[in-house]
Amino acid sequence: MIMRKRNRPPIHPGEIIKYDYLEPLSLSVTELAKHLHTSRVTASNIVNTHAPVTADMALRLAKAFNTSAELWLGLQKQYDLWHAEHDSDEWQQASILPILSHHITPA
Amino acid sequence: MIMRKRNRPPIHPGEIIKYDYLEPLSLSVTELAKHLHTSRVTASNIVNTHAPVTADMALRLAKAFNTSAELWLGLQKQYDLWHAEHDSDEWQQASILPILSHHITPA
DNA sequence: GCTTAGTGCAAAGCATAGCTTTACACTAAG
DNA sequence: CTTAGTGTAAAGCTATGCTTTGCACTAAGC
Repeated sequence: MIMRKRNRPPIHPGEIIKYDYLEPLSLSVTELAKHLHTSRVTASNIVNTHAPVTADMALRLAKAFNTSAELWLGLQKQYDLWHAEHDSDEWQQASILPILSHHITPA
Repeated sequence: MIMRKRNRPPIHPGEIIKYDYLEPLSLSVTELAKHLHTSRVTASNIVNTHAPVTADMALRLAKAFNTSAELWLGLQKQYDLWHAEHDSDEWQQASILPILSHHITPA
């Protein structure tokens, strides 16, 4: 499987919601919140990429937009991965080496 | 894309670690923990499916086992989704309906 | 037998995440 | 001006994810 390394942050699921669903459907954030049975603040935070799409929320989005929950959580996963790799303490990751066959600690 | 609904919980990434990596490599949980620069308890919890593979941990596993972080986080994602769908308050999800074209609240 | 390495698991502490309600200031439309 | 919608902040709450410590168990070595 070809895996090209991203040099830019993957899109946040909130952007998809905004541009691919809310705008075409001329659906407001407030209406979205009601539909998802969540608070307006939470809906707004997701749409504005300030809050993540959790597994639970992915299921709700899937029902609301008749899509798959995998889609939404997959987008979030890519987003999380990228930021975990870039925003965090990089020294930590750098110090992890591949485990080879000679992993046994030589006494 | 064919999407078959699972009737059983997806495998936890910890099981993959255990059977596909630790055992073949005869690598101990303690050694794994050291390699990942995490505590033995955390490593044990993951291997025994009691703790999730986070984005950060997925990156470490990827480095250690020379795999992709997407693999590990993807497994976790499937696991989370399934449990969010089954373990939780199902009434909540059931009440969410597809947003149709006539989403405008009729006054 | 005894010791040593490894194990799972529980407990406690701590920081962060994710959600809630409330509130405020802003825009756009009637 | 009023009304609906908005973004964002603040505070509170619960749940997560990680840590260290501790304990009881197993298996392997002598």
